[in-house]
Amino acid sequence: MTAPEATPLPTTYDAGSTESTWYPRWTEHGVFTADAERAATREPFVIVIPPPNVTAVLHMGHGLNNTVQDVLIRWRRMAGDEALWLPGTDHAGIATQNVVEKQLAANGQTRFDLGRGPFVEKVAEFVEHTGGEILNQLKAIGSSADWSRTAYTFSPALSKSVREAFVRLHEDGLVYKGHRVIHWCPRCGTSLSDEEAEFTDTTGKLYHLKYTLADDPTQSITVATTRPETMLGDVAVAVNPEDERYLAMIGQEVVLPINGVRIPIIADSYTDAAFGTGAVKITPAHDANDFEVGKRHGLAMPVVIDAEGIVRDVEDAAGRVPAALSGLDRAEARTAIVAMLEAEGALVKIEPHAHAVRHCYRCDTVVEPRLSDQWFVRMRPLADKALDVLRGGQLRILPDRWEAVYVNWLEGIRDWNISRQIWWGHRVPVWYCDNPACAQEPIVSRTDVTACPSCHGTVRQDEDVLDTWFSSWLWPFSTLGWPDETPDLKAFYPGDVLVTAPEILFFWVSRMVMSGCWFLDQTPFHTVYLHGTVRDMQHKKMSKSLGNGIDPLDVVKLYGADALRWTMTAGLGLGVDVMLDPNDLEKSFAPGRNFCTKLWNIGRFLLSRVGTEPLQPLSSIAPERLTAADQWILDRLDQAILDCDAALGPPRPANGHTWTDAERGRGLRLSEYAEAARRFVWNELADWYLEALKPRLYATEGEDREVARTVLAHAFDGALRLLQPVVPFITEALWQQLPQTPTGAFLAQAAWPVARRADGAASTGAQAFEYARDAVQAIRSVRSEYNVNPGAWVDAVLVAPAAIGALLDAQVATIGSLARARVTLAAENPGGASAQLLLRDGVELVVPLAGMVDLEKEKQRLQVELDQLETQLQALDGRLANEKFVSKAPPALVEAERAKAEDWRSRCALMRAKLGTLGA
RNA sequence: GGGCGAAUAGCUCAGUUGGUUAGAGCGCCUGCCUUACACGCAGGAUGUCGGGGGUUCGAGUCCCUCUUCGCCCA
Repeated sequence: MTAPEATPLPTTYDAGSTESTWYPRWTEHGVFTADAERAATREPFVIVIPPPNVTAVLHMGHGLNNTVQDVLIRWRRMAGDEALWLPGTDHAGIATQNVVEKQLAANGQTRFDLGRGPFVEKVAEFVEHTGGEILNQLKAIGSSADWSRTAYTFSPALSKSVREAFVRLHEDGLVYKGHRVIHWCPRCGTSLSDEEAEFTDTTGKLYHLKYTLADDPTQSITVATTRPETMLGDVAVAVNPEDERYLAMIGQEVVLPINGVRIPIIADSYTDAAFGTGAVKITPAHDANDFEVGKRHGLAMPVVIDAEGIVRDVEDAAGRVPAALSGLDRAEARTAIVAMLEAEGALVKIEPHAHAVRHCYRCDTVVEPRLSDQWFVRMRPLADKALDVLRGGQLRILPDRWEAVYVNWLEGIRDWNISRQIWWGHRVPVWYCDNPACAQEPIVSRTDVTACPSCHGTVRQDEDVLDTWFSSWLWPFSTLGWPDETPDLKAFYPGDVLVTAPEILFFWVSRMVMSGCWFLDQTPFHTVYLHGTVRDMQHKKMSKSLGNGIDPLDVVKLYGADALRWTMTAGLGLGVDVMLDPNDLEKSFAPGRNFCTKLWNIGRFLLSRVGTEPLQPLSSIAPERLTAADQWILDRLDQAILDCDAALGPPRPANGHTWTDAERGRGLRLSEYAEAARRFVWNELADWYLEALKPRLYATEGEDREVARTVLAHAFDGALRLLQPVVPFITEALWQQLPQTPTGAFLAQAAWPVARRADGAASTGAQAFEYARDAVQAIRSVRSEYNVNPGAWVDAVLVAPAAIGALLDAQVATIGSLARARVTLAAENPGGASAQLLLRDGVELVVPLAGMVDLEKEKQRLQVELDQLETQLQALDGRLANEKFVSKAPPALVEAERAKAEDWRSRCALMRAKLGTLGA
């Protein structure tokens, strides 16, 4: 909204007031709102947010993740797509339940004191009051999500999707109830999926236990185990059938120490003869591998550790747990059992042993393998589809090395345990008839079941809830109304890019691809962009527990949201970790703040010069009225646009559905994009064009001043458009001040710039300006070398071949004012005591510095330069003299090398001549 | 134990099918408060591209090997 008469901009950029001014205006005007109807005539571009936990507090990882998404969505919004960034939160079953349970614990209560209904109500209330705050925090960093569509994995709408998915998979024969050993967190009191039980490398102990043969007490077999406490539940000792050491023992029985139970020695190829003693104890109820062995051999499966991790006779274990051990915690039990084994002489030795122990990803408790009944999804058919879309090119992952990880995981996929024994979450939609005499099978239903369809008696719903990820994996379409055929689903599925961290490639990304392919027959996005991790200077991942985190809101307060976004974007090589110093915010975020200050000052100066009077459109200006500098900056803008486009795009496969090999690895180079835009506005527009333009702008009137105003305003407008996705606030504030900005328009939805010349070739004027820049830099270099007073003017002679001289003729004044030099052109080198430099294409610079030139220094510099070039020329000549090079290298290359050699030869000659005149 | 990746300027990293004198940002050094900006301007220094071997007319780039580090999976 352009003020009719622009008020002078404050001398320093005020991020806080700019942010609080423009964010509400954007949202009030629906700038971020996507429309399904408009998507009929425009390309939709859809990103769904990785929903943060509803109770989460914004940290730098969110800052990075959401900045990337916002840059992409703002880019595509300007490029004319119907851009939808769909926000929301995850109910985060175990994590949220844990938070509330902790609150209860502070009052000495557990969830069982409240009971299921009241507890769930309490959690819902907690979420209602304190949840979702993170979404407001995302607004503070400028996130342009469509807040009108904010979703929540536990909302009624998404709960409907979850039930639909469960029931449909059941109908497809892919959901089943299984009895097997799963990962169990004794603290959270629930099962976990393979992915949720994370490995931690630990130096533990390997216990060697001696089991005596039942029929011959003089003989024994020694087993090695890391978990001696499970020996109470041992049902066999397994050896490898190939292992000759134990052949004679197979089929015999040993007596367990402590409880005296007799168990057989069996042969099973699962046993690795090289590990430990080559004999392993088999505890089917407490180890997943042992469970498989137990099943193969039809062994009993006594359970000796309960759900709380307490050692006792839980199931089929009568007589196995001595009274002295019953009731002990598993850790205490280990100590006690080891002591008892030692007393019995059954403990052979203990050796240190490095191995990986599984921990609960929510509370870090050591996971207990446990035999129980759980719901599973048979993943093989889903995984095959997810592999197909990657291999077929409908899906790509950047950086592409993650594709191998994805493929590897999907090829070895295992069934997914989706039931959790907690209360906060979607309850498994299965009902059982209460009447034991009724033959009714369990009822799997989309709607609540209130009575048994067979006997009309009462029913009860399955006690378990579903894994949080069972709702998250539907996110790309559950948020759009699936299973209903809504206009949104039609318009915005499938989406485009998924932006996240590699840590959840398996938890979430792969599963979304599987669900999308299974339920809607299309990958939910064509690109997965895996960004790095935010780390501190010791390369440690930032985390609350390590105390090395940075609060993004602190950064916003101190440096502004744009500065934060700049640091996140400019530092983001593809897949590269972002290093930040939590002890020195200045070091990490000053570059962003400095860039904003620079941009602000460019804008301030430029706007004060351009003024507010209407401009002639650039298209109405005859090309011959453009100066060399004008043509140069317009060329540079074209190049910047091409560079930004190349760094960011392509936004989608050119043919709409499948990546070609050439396209597949391209784009999403955010740091290259930011650098290209920065270079243009700072190093080209500000450092050169503005400086060259000053004399023309200080003119009070005239046609040329009008041309200058137009080109300048156009170039800055282009820069602001290129930068808007990265630094949306400051660019919007400046853009609103440009005279050509239409009233009521927003930069946030203005058109992405298009290069005037798509070939990026330099115009004649631009070439002239390049020669001028060369000359200026050379003069400055000489001045610096001879410590010429910065305020003093020097003489400078440019010796140029006729063609270049003609170009330079019009640049003399510009060169002079930029280098503080009285510049003249000459055809011949005047010689004399002067500093001399060789520029490009035979142009020479002669700076007569009466009484100041150090001849020795000049000679030395020339000699060094000459030596270097001669060495290189020698190598080049050698290459050209090599018959094999000339015959085998591409002709164009050989030609280019020949030309180069000639150029260098003449440069060398020129330098030798100069040395001669200096009296060398 | 299996797999993947990385090693390039003091730091963080580019370097796209092998082919200009290997680049950028930050940092560093020198000089400047030049009427937009010292959160700035101008000038400058910096690399046996981890070690070794090989393929090639030509290797930072391809192959082998060693070393170090990181990640994923069991």
